[in-house]
Amino acid sequence: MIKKNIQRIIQYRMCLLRFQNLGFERIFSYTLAQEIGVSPEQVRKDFSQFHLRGNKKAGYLIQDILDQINELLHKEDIHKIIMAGLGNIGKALIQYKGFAKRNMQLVAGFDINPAKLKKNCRIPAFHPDKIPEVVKKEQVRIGIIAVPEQAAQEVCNIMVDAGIKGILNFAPVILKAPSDVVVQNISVCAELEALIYVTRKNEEK
Amino acid sequence: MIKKNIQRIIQYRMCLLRFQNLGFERIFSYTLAQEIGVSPEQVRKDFSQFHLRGNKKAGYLIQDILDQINELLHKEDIHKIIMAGLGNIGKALIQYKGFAKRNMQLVAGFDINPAKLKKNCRIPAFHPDKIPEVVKKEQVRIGIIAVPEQAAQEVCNIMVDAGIKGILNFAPVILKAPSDVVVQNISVCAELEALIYVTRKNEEK
DNA sequence: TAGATTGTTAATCGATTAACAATC
DNA sequence: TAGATTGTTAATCGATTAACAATC
Repeated sequence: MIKKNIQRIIQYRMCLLRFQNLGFERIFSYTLAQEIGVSPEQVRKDFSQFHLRGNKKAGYLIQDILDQINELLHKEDIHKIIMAGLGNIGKALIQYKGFAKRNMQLVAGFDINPAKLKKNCRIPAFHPDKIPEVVKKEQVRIGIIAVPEQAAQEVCNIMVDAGIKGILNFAPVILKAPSDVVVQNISVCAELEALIYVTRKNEEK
Repeated sequence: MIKKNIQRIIQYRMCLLRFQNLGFERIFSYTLAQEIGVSPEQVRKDFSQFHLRGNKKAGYLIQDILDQINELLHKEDIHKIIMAGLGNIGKALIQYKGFAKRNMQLVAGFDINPAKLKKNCRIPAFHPDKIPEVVKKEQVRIGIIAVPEQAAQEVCNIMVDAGIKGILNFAPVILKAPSDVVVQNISVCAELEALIYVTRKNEEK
């Protein structure tokens, strides 16, 4: 399970970048907290845990905190990612421009029908058999699984054997992977079902 | 914040359906736990909190538990959903077949350029101005935001004013909404950044 | 019956919040 | 200086885990 404090650090970063673009040089825990929707104590606690220091009275120097968060998140490197499944979600992610900005790079797509990916897409597409080859050659650590439910575990196994250490899984299955491989799930359906539940519950009050 | 126990209930449901399809009639907390990756005590505690009862020695009757979870999640109704933003993610979700199976229905898409949605898609597309009209007419409670960052808060405001009570937000911004509106965020980039962080950290060990 | 499993109560753990001293 | 803000320690809260009685 990924700790909540690092997830918030990632949010703080996003928010600090926005404030910096607006011309701010410094920020208070109070302001940042409000923007993210947490308490100022939470911000200070999180910063403290990652040794991000500010100035009493003068708050936090945005550039300074950003530099340190970037180091924490290894933003100095470009992180290569592979993508299994070139259906709706797969293609949408490949077209997404935001990865490059954040120093992440989709290096290849895989599908049992690699022709799904048209030539105009900037990344090459292969059959899943080629995953080990590409992972080794490109030194990839992170993989995205966006294949149909039935194929997800098999693709996961291939990725794990190839040396992938982190998997973002869009398939609606809980994947089995060794403990040194981190699996994170995204399920749009599950999120919607949870939303439906809580909104209905709120109405009852 | 959506409680973790209800998120697990949604996972249990998915898993129970799979076991049922495989021909099982009963299941033990131990089996279900293993499948989801939690402890059997967790399963029993969750079930207990939602008054899902089993049989000592004989475990849980799958059909019975499913019926009750379905009632909890209001699966007897069809839940209408609108979708703002017809870019990569928006279009991918519209093409996704899984919603209908789960009694969820995308009723309309919105974009400042509604022509983005080709005719062959089964749902109508409008300008965001029309959100209030559609929400009222169709009695929609849930909205998805998949517009660019800069437009997200504005679309959120329109949805909230129109009466939307739950929002699934794909834009990389924390939306401001009144406390009776539940906002759930999905950020592929943030998830990948978190994965990169933890996998790097694991390596250091 | 003996063994296995549930369901609940108590204990533990971790994360959030409160309090407050330090200090700019 | 006085006031505001950080950073840390202590207190609280909630969620998970352990223990175990009930019972099929």
